[in-house]
Amino acid sequence: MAMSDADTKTSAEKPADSANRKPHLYLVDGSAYIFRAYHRLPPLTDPEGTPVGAVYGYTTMLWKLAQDLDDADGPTHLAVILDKASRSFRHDLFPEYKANRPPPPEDLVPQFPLIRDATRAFSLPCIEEEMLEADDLIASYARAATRKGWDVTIVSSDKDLMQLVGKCGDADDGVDGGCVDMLDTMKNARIDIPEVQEKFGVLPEQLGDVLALMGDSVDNIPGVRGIGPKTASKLINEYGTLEAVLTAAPDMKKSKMKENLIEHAEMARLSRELVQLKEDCDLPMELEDFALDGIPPDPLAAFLSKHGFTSLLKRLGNGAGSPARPTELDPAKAENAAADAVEGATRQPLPEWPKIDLDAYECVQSVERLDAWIERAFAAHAVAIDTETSSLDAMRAELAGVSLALGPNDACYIPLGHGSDDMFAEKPEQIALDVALEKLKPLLESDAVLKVGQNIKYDINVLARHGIAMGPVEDTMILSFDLDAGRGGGGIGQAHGMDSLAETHLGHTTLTFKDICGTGKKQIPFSAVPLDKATRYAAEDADVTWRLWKVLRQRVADEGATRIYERVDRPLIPVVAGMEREGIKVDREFLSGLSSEFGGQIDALEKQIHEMAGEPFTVGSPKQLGEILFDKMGYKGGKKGKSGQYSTDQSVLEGLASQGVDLAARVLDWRQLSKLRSTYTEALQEAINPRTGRVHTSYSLVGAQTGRLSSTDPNLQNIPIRTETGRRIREAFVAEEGNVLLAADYSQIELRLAAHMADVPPLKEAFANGEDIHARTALEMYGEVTRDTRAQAKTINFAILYGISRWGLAGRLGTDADEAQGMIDRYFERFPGIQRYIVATLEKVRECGYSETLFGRKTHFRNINSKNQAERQGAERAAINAPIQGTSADIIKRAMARMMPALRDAGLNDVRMLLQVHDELVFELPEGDVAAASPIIERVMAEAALPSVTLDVPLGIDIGTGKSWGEAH
DNA sequence: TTATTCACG
DNA sequence: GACGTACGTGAATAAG
Repeated sequence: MAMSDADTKTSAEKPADSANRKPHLYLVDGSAYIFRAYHRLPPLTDPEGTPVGAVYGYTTMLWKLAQDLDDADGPTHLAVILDKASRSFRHDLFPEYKANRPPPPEDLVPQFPLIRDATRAFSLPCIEEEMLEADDLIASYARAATRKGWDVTIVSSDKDLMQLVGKCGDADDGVDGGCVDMLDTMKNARIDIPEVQEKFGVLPEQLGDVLALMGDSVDNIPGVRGIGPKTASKLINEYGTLEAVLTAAPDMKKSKMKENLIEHAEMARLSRELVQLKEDCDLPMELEDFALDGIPPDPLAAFLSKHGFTSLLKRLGNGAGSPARPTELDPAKAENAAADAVEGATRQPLPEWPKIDLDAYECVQSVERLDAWIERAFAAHAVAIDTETSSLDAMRAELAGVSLALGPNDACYIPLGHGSDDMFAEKPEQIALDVALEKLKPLLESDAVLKVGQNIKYDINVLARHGIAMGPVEDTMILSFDLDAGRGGGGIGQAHGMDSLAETHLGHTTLTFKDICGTGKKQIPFSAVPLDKATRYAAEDADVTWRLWKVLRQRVADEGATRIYERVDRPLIPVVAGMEREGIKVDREFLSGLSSEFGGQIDALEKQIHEMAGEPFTVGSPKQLGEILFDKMGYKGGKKGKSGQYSTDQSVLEGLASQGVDLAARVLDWRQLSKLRSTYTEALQEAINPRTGRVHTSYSLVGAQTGRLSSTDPNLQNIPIRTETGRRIREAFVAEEGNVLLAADYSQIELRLAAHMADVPPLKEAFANGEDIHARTALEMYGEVTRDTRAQAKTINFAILYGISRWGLAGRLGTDADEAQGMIDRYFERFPGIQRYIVATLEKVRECGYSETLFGRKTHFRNINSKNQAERQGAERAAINAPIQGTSADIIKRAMARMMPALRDAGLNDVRMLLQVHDELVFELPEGDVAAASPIIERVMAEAALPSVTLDVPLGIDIGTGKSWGEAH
């Protein structure tokens, strides 16, 4: 029996061939799964408020397995194996076994019993035994099954279980032995012998020895000190077995490793016993009892319904007739809908929605039908909208059509620019662009109707170019970001994209743009897509957006994200949209002049470099450069990274240059100039919009996990300033005739916030008195301020903001780790608040999984409890930094949202805000307005935290003006 | 596509 | 001497 989207067959309809298949047992490692699901999925709660995120993940996994039933490789038998929460025989071997494992997170605990409920709901057997761990039961069942000639798949990614991969039954009784493999459902990857070899460098049967040598900090398996996976696998490969390694140890050449091997030999043997899987457990249930004989839908439906897993429930297809269209809204009810829409979604569990039906959408091709949709949208007081265009650049895109959604499957597409590309013999029937927009304008501008979009800033800007000032708006992408920043996991940048949101929150796979328009050379513009296809794609997007809005809006209310969403991020949407539309003037001739100048110097340098190297090569190739410097010319200091390539980055080349290697110095110059030319002087010219003559960046409001904005196409947040040559590029950013640019930046805002948040009285005092903060730090730490101590103090101050490590600091200061540690100790001694802040922040993040800014913005850290030390420490440093960087981002965002109204109130209507560079705002304004505008800009920025947060330190603002951005600094 | 390098706060 | 060495970004380039 298989479950599909369409229906659920009963066991009577079971396909005949599956009965005759070679038995294939799936053993699901349930306990391990839910820990992973917990960290990967949003913290959903069911209608009763019980956390069910991990249970949901578990349920979808079982669902997928059940769907594979008819596959040649799918299960014929299946059992879930769980850890019984108690001691195992390993504790008798080693009392400390698993001793330092942290308790499970609070909101995971109530989910454990639900895992059993879920398993029962699927009518699947669930095995757990006192004194045995799930791994041992799995090993024992795997052996029993393979001996009978069954194939076995272990559903897990636990490395201990990888010992079993490839094991085959001994083919006794004339039966062909079955084999074992593993399935990682999260990565959707099969793990067989090659995968184990790739991960550990040894065969599965040798894995136990490797694991014993390397130990495991999470399970508290001691292993041998100083030996990790790399060394362990090397040793096992060299000597074959653990015993052989230990025997050979006394004859190895003198090293720390030899000593450790000798000293910890017994620990290694103990570890070997601990990682050994017990394959001869008594089996509480017979293998035959695991036979899958169809999954009765009723208990499953009851379970899904109880926990509000509505999308799965729909897919179960319980046959209830669902109307493709809702009936017209009752006008009396519509009266209240505005309030509901503004309040955001329902307070009750979400209504049961029909599954997405691409055939339910309407293609609107007449004015009458458009009028009908507009009327209903007014009545609904909320509409999801999506514009389809010819480009990702809102400032250049041509409108192809608009889609609207008013409810589940209640969506339409209004084609407006199709067929203009010669793809059709004749243009399809569609409403004229200007007529349609004229009709839509009152709706899109109505204060009484919320416009909901996925990245709606884009649609705002496209429509703004057609004279429509869309508002008020909501954005599902930003809702998702404010709830789940940092939880995106694998996919970078796409974490809050519609496709992945639809997948996670609606269990729905959307049509992708690629599906519709193709990719690469074969890609066609959206306006060339036939209307039936275009309608399905475009209206689906609006439908999905509408549903996501309901789901996410509810969560925002439940999870305390309202403050950051309503007070910081949502108000910013139209503001940033406006900044993007303004753009900034760039002097093309100036840039082109710089380009030629740089080009000449680059050519000259290249000649010199080739001469010094004695051969021509590609200077821009780190690979070739490394080979020239370290292989051919034999300079010392070549370090190869994991790719086996020499590093030739700035620090390496500077090291060589300081030893008098001219070649390195020339390459550094070459790199600087060619970077400046390709990234800035060349690319910026191309970025000038031919229509406006200005450069329009695109800001992402979900680009940085800490809540900062990011800037792309082009990135205007990394225009050079640190070097004199680079700084010249800023001269190209200019004001229009009669205007000037005004740059206002927060001075030392992150240090000020650190002083406030960590409560450091001497630093707060220094800021209050307007002192030089690094000098004050030097005074506190060394008792005197010299150029040297101030420079060191400055380095340490920044190190603190980034989450300090003695090695990192040592590298920056050019000392060794011990000395750096001494300085850190002294810093903490002088500023104990900083240490308390770090400890408290980490404690909170370890427990909750996220950090928070002063304004309640959450950033999640999935790796904070990782057993990989490097990963974990990276997460710790990021977690220390995020509240500070994030609070700074919140503050400038608040300033931005208030800026234009404040200027307007003062009668300054010609001041335009153009750019944001994290702690700086750039304005363009008539020269005559500078005196009046400066104090307002300064006040809005300085008071941006108020009234929500009152800081113990003042926020200092520096303001400069000039004809160019360079001059304004 | 991935790795490397380097521009910014 | 296991990982890798300060946080957060985006873009260009070489090379697989």
